[in-house]
Amino acid sequence: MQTEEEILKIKKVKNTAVRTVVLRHLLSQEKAQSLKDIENALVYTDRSSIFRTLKTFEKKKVIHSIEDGSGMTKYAVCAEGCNCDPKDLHYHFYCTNCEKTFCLFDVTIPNIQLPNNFKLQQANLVVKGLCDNCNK
Amino acid sequence: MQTEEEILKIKKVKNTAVRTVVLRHLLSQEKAQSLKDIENALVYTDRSSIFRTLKTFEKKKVIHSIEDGSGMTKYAVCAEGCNCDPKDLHYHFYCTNCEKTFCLFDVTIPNIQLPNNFKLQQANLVVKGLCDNCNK
DNA sequence: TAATCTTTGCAATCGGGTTGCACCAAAAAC
DNA sequence: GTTTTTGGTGCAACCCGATTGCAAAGATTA
Ligand SMILES: [Mn+2]
Ligand SMILES: [Mn+2]
Ligand SMILES: [Zn+2]
Ligand SMILES: [Zn+2]
Repeated sequence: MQTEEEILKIKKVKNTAVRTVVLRHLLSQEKAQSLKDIENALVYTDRSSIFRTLKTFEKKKVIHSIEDGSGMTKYAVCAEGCNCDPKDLHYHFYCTNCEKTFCLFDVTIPNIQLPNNFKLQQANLVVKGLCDNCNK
Repeated sequence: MQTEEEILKIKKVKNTAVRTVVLRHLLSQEKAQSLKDIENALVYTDRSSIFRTLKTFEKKKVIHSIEDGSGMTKYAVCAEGCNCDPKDLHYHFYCTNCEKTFCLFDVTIPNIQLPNNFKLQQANLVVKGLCDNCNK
């Protein structure tokens, strides 16, 4: 596992106090975090600073965003070597019981066959159901 | 192609003026429509009436909603016989150029393999890229 | 040091979505 | 056929997540 500093260095994002603490928080959570989640966790950091940090991180591919249908965009740290292009595609799982959203890095995505002459760029693939913890 | 009246009858939704015109509009469009889209098209119908109509339609499975990441929920008429359960799953395509979102009914969805003990209930699968019209 | 660029915090704003309420029309009860 | 009940509609207000303008603080460069 890389440290915050290493990740920021690799992704060419200048290290600042807010960025370090936001990234550290994201790394410490198993579920993808919304702006509100982060705001609640980092009570001394302003929402707009967190927001802009997330935008910066996303542009520099430190994190990726997930639209899970909850109405709040969620963010998760990219896997090592991720470039956020089709080869990095993975499902996201939203548990309808515990309401956690997380990346399913270990599930391979079948090749997506598109109609003739369509070009795949990215995808937002959210699978919903019960996670192992809640499916008992 | 079924008429609005037939669809509403089959799905057990009472036919009203607003419902007929909203459904007719949805049927007439090739791309999935946002609340705003419909509002702009039906200038004499109130937004909240359209909104409540969409909610009713969704509950009664006349339409399904799509989170394409644009920030606005889109709606499309369900295919005949659709029950909005896993067997009715299909990809949605969002063209990053013309910004149309639509159902890919003809592309079969590969079986989604989840980790042990996860249970699939639904999914929101949005594929992004260039549609055939824009990929030239 | 002085000038310049970037980051941060605060407050205000935007916009999609949602709701309370009064009115009205259709359906049900009488 | 008239009254009562139920449900749909329009209007205005509101909620809340996201976004932005601006000035202060901090970092970088000349
Ligand atoms: Mn992910
Ligand atoms: Mn669809
Ligand atoms: Zn769960
Ligand atoms: Zn297109």
